[in-house]
Amino acid sequence: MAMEIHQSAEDYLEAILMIKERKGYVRSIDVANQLKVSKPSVSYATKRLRENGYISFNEDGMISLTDEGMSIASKIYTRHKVLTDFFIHLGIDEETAAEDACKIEHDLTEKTFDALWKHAYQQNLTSIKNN
Amino acid sequence: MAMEIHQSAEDYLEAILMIKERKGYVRSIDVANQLKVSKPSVSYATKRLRENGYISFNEDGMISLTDEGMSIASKIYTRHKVLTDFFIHLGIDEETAAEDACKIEHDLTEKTFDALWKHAYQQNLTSIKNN
DNA sequence: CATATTAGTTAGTTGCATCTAACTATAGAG
DNA sequence: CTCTATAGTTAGATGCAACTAACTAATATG
Repeated sequence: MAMEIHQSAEDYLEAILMIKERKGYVRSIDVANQLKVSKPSVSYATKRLRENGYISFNEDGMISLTDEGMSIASKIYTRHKVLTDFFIHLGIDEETAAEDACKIEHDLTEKTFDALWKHAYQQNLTSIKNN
Repeated sequence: MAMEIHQSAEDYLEAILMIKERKGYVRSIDVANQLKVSKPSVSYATKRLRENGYISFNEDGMISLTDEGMSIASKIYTRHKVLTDFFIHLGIDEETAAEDACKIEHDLTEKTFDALWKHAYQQNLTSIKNN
């Protein structure tokens, strides 16, 4: 277990969680549309994610996160939301904030992200408070 | 001009600037040691950087940044210093701060980095003030 | 001078993540 | 029932950026 998890794998897991929250189920094509990649890219990625125990497919082809997969997806998704809100708080427009959050959410160490989160909280960032 | 400049290209340019500042000259081997990559990797990267006008080699094999290359290198290096100082200000140890800065310095949009810089400045971050 | 060390290049391989093209399978519409 | 649209897979190619192995060239040491 605990293979090397790459940025792109985290992106897929996060996308799966977001789609699941939004529409209740997740198909490969939804992931392709969300991440703006081709169907074969999703096929390739989901194959690896399944082989490594992060997702599973049920009978009707829907994608589910395993506990392991959910743990990573929700970590990244939380980072995404916290960072986006922080940037918005700094005066950045919503779209740019989300875009930048997306790019750095994978890279920060636990330590640094936590410090940033705490710092943002102290800035009275209400939307973050409510997480 | 203005080809697609990749993260790794930025890393090489930044490393070249840092080495230049530290020891006054830059050889391929210094870049390899700094970035902890192999000599052929540096050879490959410098070839592309030279072809695209970001660096040049003088007679004795030393690497120089062109104006174009310096412009990118110093942008990234500034980001590196500002982000590192900001993280240290948040209580992160120096090593981790630098490590995290390294990872995200390439990704932030101009807008967001400037906002973050301004924010850090307002936190009375003296080391940043002096930049 | 001969040999060893250091710097750099070339050739060839690898792994990741993408792509297009072409296929299969399923479901819906006329 | 047939045809078409949608979803998914397979096969094969591409580009980037790394690697090792093996070479060349230049420098330094005994």
